Amino acid sequence: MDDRLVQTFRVFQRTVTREVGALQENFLGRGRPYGVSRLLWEMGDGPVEVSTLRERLGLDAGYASRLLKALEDEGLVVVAPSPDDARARVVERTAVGRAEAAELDARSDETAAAMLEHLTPEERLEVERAARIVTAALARRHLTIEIESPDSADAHWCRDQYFAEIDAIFQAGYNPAAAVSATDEELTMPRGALLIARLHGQPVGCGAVKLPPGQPAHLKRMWVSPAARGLGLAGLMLTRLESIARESGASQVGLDTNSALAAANALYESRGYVQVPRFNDETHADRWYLKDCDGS
Amino acid sequence: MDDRLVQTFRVFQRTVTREVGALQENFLGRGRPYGVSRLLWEMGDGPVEVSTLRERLGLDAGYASRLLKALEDEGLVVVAPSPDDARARVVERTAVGRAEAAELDARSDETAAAMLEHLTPEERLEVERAARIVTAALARRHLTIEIESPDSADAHWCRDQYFAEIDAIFQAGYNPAAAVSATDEELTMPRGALLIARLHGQPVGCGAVKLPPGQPAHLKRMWVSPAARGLGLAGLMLTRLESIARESGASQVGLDTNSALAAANALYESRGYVQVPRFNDETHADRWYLKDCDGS
DNA sequence: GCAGGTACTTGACTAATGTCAAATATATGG
DNA sequence: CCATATATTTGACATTAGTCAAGTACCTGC
Repeated sequence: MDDRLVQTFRVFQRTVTREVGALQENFLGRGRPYGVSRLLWEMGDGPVEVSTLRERLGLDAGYASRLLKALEDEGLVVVAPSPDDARARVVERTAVGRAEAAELDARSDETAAAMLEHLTPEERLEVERAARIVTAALARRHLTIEIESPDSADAHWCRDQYFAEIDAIFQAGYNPAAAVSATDEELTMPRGALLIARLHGQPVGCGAVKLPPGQPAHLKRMWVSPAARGLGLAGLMLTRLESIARESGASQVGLDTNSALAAANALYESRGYVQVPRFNDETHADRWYLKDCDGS
Repeated sequence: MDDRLVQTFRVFQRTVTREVGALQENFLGRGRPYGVSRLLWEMGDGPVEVSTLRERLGLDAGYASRLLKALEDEGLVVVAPSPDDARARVVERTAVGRAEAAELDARSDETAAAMLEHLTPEERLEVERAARIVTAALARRHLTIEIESPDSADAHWCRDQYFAEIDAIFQAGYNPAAAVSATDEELTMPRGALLIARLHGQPVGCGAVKLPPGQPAHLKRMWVSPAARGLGLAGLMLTRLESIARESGASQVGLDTNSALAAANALYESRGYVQVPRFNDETHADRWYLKDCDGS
């Protein structure tokens, strides 16, 4: 590999470990040992199996058990037997734990902002763009996107997350039964395909395409978990879905969406999708896009 | 500060600490405790006063003493009384220590390369550029550039480093006595100025300008320590020197340089300096540049 | 040469981090 | 129901990281 790139990365690594590392130790040190804070911070809201968490953070079983006990003793999390498997346990932040995690987040943001406050607004924009590129490049190695059966457990999980999220976003809620269909058969080759994206092996996103013969391919269920946003994942899935559509012989790709989903719509437009009049009766949509497979 | 920027930095921080942190622990973990490896790695070649090192890494005196003893017992460094001050001690890597440090560097580069090897060459270029921008932005906070008396200790140190470096680069060596003059008086206002750049308080670069009335300002002694390369420091000093020249009433800025100093010359050209015929009798130069103060 | 300060080492600790194996309770496949 | 595997907890450790104060040798300014 290029010498200059390696040199750049040496300097990058030294600088970044010093800065970001110091920042991290700074905001995670709040009267608690670092390991305990980190666990609370990285746990996320919502229940997680202890084994999952342990694996994600690379902790020894005994050590993790004690760290969790420390958090439990402080009233920051509750640990309960898993409903699926009585051997396993699930952790979840309590209200106090969520508040404490929010405080950690706020401190993190504050110190991160301090790192950048001496920059001019133009420089900040440039740095933001650059940080995105670096982040995406570093994460890419742990990111996989694969065609998967729509009835796999992870596919179900992503679909449920997706439905829950748009149900919360749309004022009128989201009713899958009222939506344009996307059955398991319709999302299985040759009638369509479903992609599942994983980061460090954990499902973090999905995207699907229906391939009705002689008609434009139709994108469905584009979703990226909050845990994986900012990594350019949606763009990667979109590229992949478009190439599936092209290979299946489709000459156009279309989709319906809602103006409330601003980030997604911005992506579509940046990729050459053009807004067209309503072309289906999807009740949750108020925008329709179309793109020619050979590039708009 | 902008929400989106903060969000981008959250993701950046999480990803980068995970990746770079894991990398660091990976390559520094070689049968030795992390702290010991880190000390060996961060020490650099060449003798350092223990107190300097301790301050740079933020170590307690007792702790540092023990870490150094561990390295000494392994035969990786030698600790000797300082020639200047018999209370103080200076450390230096032994040949074995240098070899071990080189091994650590190699492993670091190797793992850094692995982080990027799945990228296309174009993506790598983009990431390299982005990494530079981020690095420079993060380091900027700890970077100061100030006008300083040319007879300060740090000014002498920088000058000596600079002379030693170009003496090593030029085939014929560098002889300050044979060079176009830049005496302490010529580099003191109003006849001229000397900038000293510091990173975390340590001097890491210098740059000077002579301001002969009615003639083009003349840049001298542009030097950046290897420890601070890649942070855009030379560019910052150049901007500062040009504005000093402009304020002093100069309408042009000129400089002499040598084609062996490729990186410096690339900077000058990117900043609008144009190559002109020889305009002084500097024996070490083979290139001359000139730029109008209102922008070439 | 002496007082007060500095650079470092050493001893004595403490807390945090991490590892291993035994023990407990539950799951899974026959 | 049994044998075997899995998820977690607990006890018993070992190592690392870090702090503090006392002690030693030396420097600096008066």
